[in-house]
This record gives sequence, C-alpha cells and structure tokens, in this order.
Amino acid sequence: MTGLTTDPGIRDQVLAAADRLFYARGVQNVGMDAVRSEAGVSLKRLYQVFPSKNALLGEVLRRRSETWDAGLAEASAGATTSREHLLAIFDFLDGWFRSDDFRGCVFVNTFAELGAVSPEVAAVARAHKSRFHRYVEGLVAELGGTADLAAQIALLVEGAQVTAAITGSPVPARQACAATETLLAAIG
Amino acid sequence: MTGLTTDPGIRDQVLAAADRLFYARGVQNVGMDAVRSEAGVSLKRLYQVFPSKNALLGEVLRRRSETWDAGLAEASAGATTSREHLLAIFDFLDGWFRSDDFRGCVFVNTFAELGAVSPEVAAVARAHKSRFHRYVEGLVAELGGTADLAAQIALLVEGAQVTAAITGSPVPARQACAATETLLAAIG
DNA sequence: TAGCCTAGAGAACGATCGTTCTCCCCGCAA
DNA sequence: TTGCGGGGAGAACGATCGTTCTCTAGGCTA
Repeated sequence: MTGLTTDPGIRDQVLAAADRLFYARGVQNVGMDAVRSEAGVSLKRLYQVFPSKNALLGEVLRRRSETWDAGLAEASAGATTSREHLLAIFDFLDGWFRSDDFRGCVFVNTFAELGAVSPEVAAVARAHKSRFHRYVEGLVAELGGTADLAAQIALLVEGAQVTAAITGSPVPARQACAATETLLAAIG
Repeated sequence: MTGLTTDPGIRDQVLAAADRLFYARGVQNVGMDAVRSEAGVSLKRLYQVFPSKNALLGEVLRRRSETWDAGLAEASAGATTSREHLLAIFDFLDGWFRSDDFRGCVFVNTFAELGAVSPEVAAVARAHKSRFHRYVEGLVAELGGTADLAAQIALLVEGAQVTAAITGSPVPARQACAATETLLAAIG
C-alpha cells in the first residue's frame, strides 16, 4: 500500500544487531554494512528506518538505558526493603559481569569513544548516569543516608563496571557490594 | 652524518602532541596529519620515529603510565604514614579532575575505544590497572587491611575517574576520599 | 496478461585516513 | 663551484566507510 511500509520487526532487528555490534567492537569499529549483514536487512531498508548511523546510535543508547532499568527492576523483584533494593543492584551487576559478552558500560564506552566529538553522545551518557544516581539517592535517603553516601555508592557501582570490564572478572560486583554494606553500617 | 639522525627532541614533541590529541578527542578521531601539525614535524620524520599509528599509541600509553606514577608520587611527597600515602591518591585525583583538559582515564578510554579490536591496547590497560591495584594493596596491607579492602578502594578510585569525566565535576575525588576513610575506619 | 510499484543486492560516490612517494631545496665535501 | 645526500611539504595511493543510486526481479492490480 504505502511505500513507507516499515515492518516494526525490522526496526527491532536492526536495533538489536547494532546494539550487539556496537557494544562488542565499539561504534567506530562497526560499519553500516556489518549492521546490515547482522540484521539481515537490505541497506536501503536500514536507511529507511534510521536516516544515519548517528540516529541509529542514538536509538541504541536510548534502548540500553531502558534495558538497564529493566535489569535492575528484575534483580530487585524479590526485594522488599530499601536496603534490599540497594543491594540488589550488585546482584544485577554480578549476573551481568558473568555474561560472555560483557564489555563494560555502554555509556562509559561510547562516551570515551565519541563524547569529545559528539555533544549528543555526551548528553545521553550524562543523562543515564544522572538518572541512576537519583535512583540510588532515593533508596539511600529512605535508609537515612545523605546524598554524599549515595554518591559514594554510585562511585562503587561505576568502578565495579570499569574494573570488571578491564580485568574480565566478575568479582568487583561482590567487592562493591561489601563496600556498600560497610558504608551503610556506618550511617548511624 | 648518519641518515638516521633522530633528534630526541622530536620524539618528545611527537609524543606530547599525540598524547594531547588522542586524549582530547579519542584515538580514532585524530589523524596522523593532525599529530604532524600539532607536533610541527614533517610526516616523513613522524614515520621515521614511529613506524605506525599503533606504535605511536603504544608509546603514548607507556608514557601515560609513567606520568600517572609521577603524579601520584608528587601528591604523596609530604605523606609519611601509609594512611597519608593512601589518602594522597585523592589529592592527586582532585587536582587532576580540576584541570581543564581532564577527560577521564586514558587507559579506560582507550580500552573502551580499541580494547575489543586490539589485544595490545587491552593488555596495556590491564597492566596499568593491575600495577595501581598492587600499589594500593601494599599500602592497605601496611594498615592491616585485607586485599579485599584494597580492591574496594581501587573501585572508588576508578569510579571517581569515570564519574568526574562524565559529569565534568571534581567532587567525586572528595566523595571517594570520604568513602575510603569510612572503609579504613571499619578495619578494626 | 500487461504494467507498475516496491524491495533487494550490491555497485558507485565522495570523504577520510594511514602510509608512501615525489619533487624540490638546502648545506656540505671536494 | 659542483655534485650529493637528507629533509620538508604535500601530493598520491589504496583501503575503508557512510550514504546514495542503479538495476533487476517479483508480486499485485486491472
């Protein structure tokens, strides 16, 4: 009927393929042709759905931010207290660090790669981190902790991701968790 | 006399220029021509001193590792106890985070950009982090702390660098310092 | 069946980049 | 003064990449 037939499945396929490749190799090490192959879609279609690589990257990042939230929510499913919600973050990290394709935080990686030359990328990274920071702040406040304590815990989460990526080991999740427990114990 | 006249000043100029540009924009966003211009050296000379961009990057990273050590040593100059040496790390970070051109840890950035496609880059990043980790471990051991405590402090240092880079604020240095003091206080 | 719209495959294009090559000039030895 | 070897500037080359264009085949409408 209309020439703009855009099967929603195609959009998802492309996003999933781009996400996989960008994350695994770095954005600049992945050509649009590789995305096309991985997605099993023609180049024409690809550019019909996303007008440029930058637009595609933007959507990939937006989706990763949602995926992060979803993973966090899933790991917090059994949590009842604020403390449990807080510590569930580290369960989430632990599971993630153990996955075969783990290669650090997409936002940190993309910021490192393109943040200096792309204000949009820098803004998306900042927004994601800021949102997570507020999430932690809310939980810590419920436990009677200060904003500074929340910031400290966020640093541990950040450090765990970077360290797990570079060392290839999942233990930073447990270490960051233990440190958080120590910090929480010092609230009183 | 010999055709291999390689003024040692030129080598330093090139390294300094490459370091500045790679760090400011990301390795892949800097062409060899830009390095050449920044260094004020002919392309021929550049390739006489460093046979390839990869070789140049390798040397830049090696030098950054030394610069890190030197900065740490300088910030620790007045420290006498192990505790002071440990806390001096955060003075070092604070000064660094406040510098205009701060853009995170070179090793983390380069790992994010090239670690997946360049085993050498990944290895250099790992080696640097591992060396710093051992440094912290030594200091913490002198204070009667465990290796796990050292790892926790290292996570704070890592997290502070990433967070300062993305937010553009120097406060993570202070926050990581405060968290470290809390963790140290819990040793007993 | 005839005509047309669409989509796919991939060639083509223009830009960039790492690396090498050419050309020209300068300073030095005889 | 006359060659000559080395160095500088930048053109050139080959590869890659983002993006667009062309060509062809196929399916739907009348």
